Amino acid sequence: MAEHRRPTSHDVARLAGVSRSAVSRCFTPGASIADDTKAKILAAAGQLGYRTNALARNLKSRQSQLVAILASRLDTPFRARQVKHLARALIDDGFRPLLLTADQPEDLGPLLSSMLDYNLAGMIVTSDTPPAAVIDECQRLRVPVVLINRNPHPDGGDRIQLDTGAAAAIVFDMLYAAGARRFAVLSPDDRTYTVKGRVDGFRDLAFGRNLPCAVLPCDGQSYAAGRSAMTRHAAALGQCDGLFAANDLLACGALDGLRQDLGRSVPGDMALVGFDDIEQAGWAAYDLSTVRQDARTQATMAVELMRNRLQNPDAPALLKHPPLDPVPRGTT
Amino acid sequence: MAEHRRPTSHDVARLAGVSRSAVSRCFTPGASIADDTKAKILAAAGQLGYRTNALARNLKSRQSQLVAILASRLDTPFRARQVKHLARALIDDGFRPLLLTADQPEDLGPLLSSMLDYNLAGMIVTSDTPPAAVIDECQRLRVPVVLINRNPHPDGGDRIQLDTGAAAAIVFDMLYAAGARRFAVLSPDDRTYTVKGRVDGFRDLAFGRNLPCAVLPCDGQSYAAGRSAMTRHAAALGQCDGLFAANDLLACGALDGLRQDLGRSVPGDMALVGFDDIEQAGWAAYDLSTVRQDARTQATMAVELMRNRLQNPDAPALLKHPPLDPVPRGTT
DNA sequence: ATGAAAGCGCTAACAG
DNA sequence: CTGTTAGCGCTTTCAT
Repeated sequence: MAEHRRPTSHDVARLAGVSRSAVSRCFTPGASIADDTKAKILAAAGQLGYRTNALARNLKSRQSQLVAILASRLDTPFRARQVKHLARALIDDGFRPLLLTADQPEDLGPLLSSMLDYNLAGMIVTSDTPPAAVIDECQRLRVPVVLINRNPHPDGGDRIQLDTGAAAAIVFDMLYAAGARRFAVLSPDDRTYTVKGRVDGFRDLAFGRNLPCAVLPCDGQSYAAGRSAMTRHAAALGQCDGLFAANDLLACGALDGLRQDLGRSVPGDMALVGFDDIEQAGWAAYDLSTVRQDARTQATMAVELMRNRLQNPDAPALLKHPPLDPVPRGTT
Repeated sequence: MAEHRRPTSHDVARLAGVSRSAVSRCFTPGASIADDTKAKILAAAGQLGYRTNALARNLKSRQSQLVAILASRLDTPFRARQVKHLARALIDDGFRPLLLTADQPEDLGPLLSSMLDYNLAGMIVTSDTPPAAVIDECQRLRVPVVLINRNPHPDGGDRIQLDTGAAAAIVFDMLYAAGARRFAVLSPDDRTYTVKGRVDGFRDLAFGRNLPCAVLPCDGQSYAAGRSAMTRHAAALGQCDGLFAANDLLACGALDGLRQDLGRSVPGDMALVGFDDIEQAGWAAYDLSTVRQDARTQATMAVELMRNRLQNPDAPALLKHPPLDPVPRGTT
């Protein structure tokens, strides 16, 4: 009863009266094996509770099905959604997602580099700060890397990235359609690649039409940052009738700041648009107009890029844009 | 230049002029090796870009550092926080978290069971529906399983679980202190173990004091469920002055339903307490009184239990309660 | 279709 | 302290 040792292919082979190779073939999808041998083996395996040992198998094939997901700020709604879809897409495609969360960049280097010991099949990065050195090392070891909404890396690497120009245009149109003509945009100091892209794109669009646009710095991309920025920039905001917050967390903060701290009415005094379409944007207390990033499509694309790269390591790096959809709600 | 093959300990050994065992020892923490040999090896390894192959290493030691985190509804704020802390605690303790998200139980069985092929060091379950069969299999393979806020499993298995009695008491006290005497509690139909515990505990506390407590069913544990339940139970709610929502998502929904759909004032007409202390509970539009589950301590405890079990597989199953803290805000 | 043999890259006795 | 030896559990030619 106390059967601690896991049964091996050897045990199964003996019980089924075949060779270990036969057992191996039985569990290898395309291998040629007679139906009744297979049945016999399966029976024996079932009886023993045999499971192939992925470690041993991977050792031979020099590659695991392990894919690292590198994500910071996992407790943030949009990031959580991204990771959820990424994990699912990977699993559906036969991979096994390893989760690396890293909020301080310095934790990351050694960790990630120790991950590489697992012969990763790939790595997907949604972190704010992908440490360049690690990505280099992945490239060197020919581990496919897919960057989601991150700076391009010198050595290439496939990327999924929202079209910042299109994003800015959608936001601008929503605000303009709501009647706004004097704009402001909340610009986090830790601007990640696409945040910067849409903030700058938005400002340029306004300037292009000779419309004023104040760029309001705020510290970080959190709810608290959005809220406190409202008080800090109260004067500037007094001149505006259309505000773009670089993401929904900031937007929710801004909305509360505007309404509760500044006593302004939204959308009465000022229209507001966020970005990402996190769940809370749809909650009645916010009912925030925003732009939806489709995390699911994003994830599917990322896995697809990774798989392609795995098959064709030397293909040129690809850049794909997932779809973006305006979600007009009560703040415009 | 085109050095595709990863260098092996053999390569390093040759370059450094030592044996493969020496190389192995060099990368094994407690092994005895001369300082200058070690230096030589490290130099050679650095030059070649050598990394130990975890797969091979684990094959020998019959165990990986891989720990599966089984989580459903990852895009839910509290779950995301749990997973974040779990991942971090595991990594800090030298493990590698594999993320299995499963929203439909049926996906899960085969997946998890294929995970076992990786010789998991352990498994941590926060899913709503831990499939019993898989847990059984883990037990059989002597893979430590830690259940977080889940039903006890017949075969044992260590558990981290909030003290539902204490939880109910904290909530009851908050509501009672706010002057409430006629209670209601929102009871999701998919009641998970601890949700059921606190809902029932709360009701019993009220009954124990001969105070009325209406148990209001709602479908699920989401914001939408909380909100729609308010309209549906408007009549019953008219009689109440204290509502307990089994979690913050429900509570936020209830708050919006109460204020915006029913036109009731909170806390004026009725006090409200949620559970978990998700980030949104602190947002100005909600400012929700709640009870904090400390995800970080929870995670630390889980990893600790797992590690103990690993060292001592036959110790009796443990049950630990993480701390709980009332967070009084604007709804009481 | 099947079995024998030869490793994948590493570690762990065991001598020296 | 170091090298030799013997595997971990599996897959994969190569004959048969």
